[in-house]
Amino acid sequence: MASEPNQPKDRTHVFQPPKGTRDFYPLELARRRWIEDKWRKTAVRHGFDEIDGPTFEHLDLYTVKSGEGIVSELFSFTRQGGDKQYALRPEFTPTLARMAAARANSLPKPTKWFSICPYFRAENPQRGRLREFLQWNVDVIGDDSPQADADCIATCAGLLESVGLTPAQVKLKVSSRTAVAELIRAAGVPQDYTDAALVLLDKRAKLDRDEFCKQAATIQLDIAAFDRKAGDLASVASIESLQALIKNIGLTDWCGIDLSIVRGLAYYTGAVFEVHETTGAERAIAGGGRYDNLIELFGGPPTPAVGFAMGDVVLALVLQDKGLMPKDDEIAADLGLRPDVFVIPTTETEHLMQPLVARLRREGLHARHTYKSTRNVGKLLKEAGNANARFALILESDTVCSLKNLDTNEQTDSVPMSEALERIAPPPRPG
RNA sequence: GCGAUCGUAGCUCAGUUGGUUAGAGCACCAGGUUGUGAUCCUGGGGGUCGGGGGUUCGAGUCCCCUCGAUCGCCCCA
Repeated sequence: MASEPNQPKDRTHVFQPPKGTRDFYPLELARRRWIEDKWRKTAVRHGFDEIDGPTFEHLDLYTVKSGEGIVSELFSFTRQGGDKQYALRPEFTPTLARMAAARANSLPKPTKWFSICPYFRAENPQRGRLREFLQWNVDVIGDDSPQADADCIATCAGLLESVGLTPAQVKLKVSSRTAVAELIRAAGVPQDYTDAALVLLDKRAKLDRDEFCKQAATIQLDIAAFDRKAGDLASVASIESLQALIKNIGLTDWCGIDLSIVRGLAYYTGAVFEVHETTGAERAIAGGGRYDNLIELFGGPPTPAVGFAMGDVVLALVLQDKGLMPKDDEIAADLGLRPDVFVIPTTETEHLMQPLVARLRREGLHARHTYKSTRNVGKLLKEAGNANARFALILESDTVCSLKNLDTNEQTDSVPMSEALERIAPPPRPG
């Protein structure tokens, strides 16, 4: 198709990344990989298998659950000349429910799945919210026991611990929709208004007192009675069993019962939880709960399920707030990206550099060399240090070199090449 | 979708009531010091001043529009 050459080009639009998206240069990508690595290892350690699905789905998949109103929050599109409507996925749960429904008869019980993938939402970016972001989804399918709830909670807490957070810094607030619904009924709300009451309670912290009371009155919610009951947790049966489970798996430091957590979404049916920074400085780090009706809604047999999601944006902000994001060279070491050896030639041996590097790489070492023209050893050692290499190999002849351990400053002068290679290998295998 | 603040080199920023060829530090590249990560010295490459339009003899600077960022509202799977 011919382009229009004469129109003024909106070059800003073309050459800047789209609103709410990120470019990942090597350092940024390393930090992202570090988070993904923590997510993946934590999930695997807790017995979950990794899955993924399409990055875009039929638009209907999202409107079935959330209604047409969701469309304005989606990036949706049709093919040129086609009429099927698609949308970039804004969340994983519909895909998960679809996948689980498709194989419902052959899946083991419970089925424990996790995923790490990008999501897209057409919202205005602000702190902790972008239009493209990563999310870690962890779900237990086909198990309606509180044990499955606890499995999710333990995995979530395990992640918090593995990135260096402490119970003083973050809190995993556990609640139960069924318990809160009981309290709502006990506080005078008619059955028909239960959902409205849950929505109102979800907004409670954001509303001022008068406005909240006013709205509570319209659904006959007796706030004083509700708070009195909520204060007496032991009276609520489903809370009691949750508390027992948390204690049983040793997570009392991390978790607390907090009945103000009800989650905004209508599809949660039982336990719900959120992770918050204790100072309240950032938005929720993670959230989830039990959704026993959803898989049936997507064409599967009635199947209980529970899960949660954690996004990369807020997690990274919290880690930065707390000074817990490791230094870039520590991340590189963690991910196994450190060069094993950096080869430094002299004027006499520069023709030997390329063959040696090729040989080192054939032997499985991560080998780098200088591209500079200077043969000043001091400058090249600095370059080796900047590359974060474990060893610098100063090439003296085709059979002799000096090997300097860049971490300890120990140097072996003029040793046979074979001895140097033995000292370099084997590379450490990270975690 | 709405509002506020902001946008000059890769990064942090300076740039006078509008006035010559837009600067500094760090980073990067190269050279110097007899081959050991420092410090230092010298030189260099880098900028459509986010983009477009307007006012003016003259715009990084003033005006309008637009794109983006940050923070908030709505929403938050």
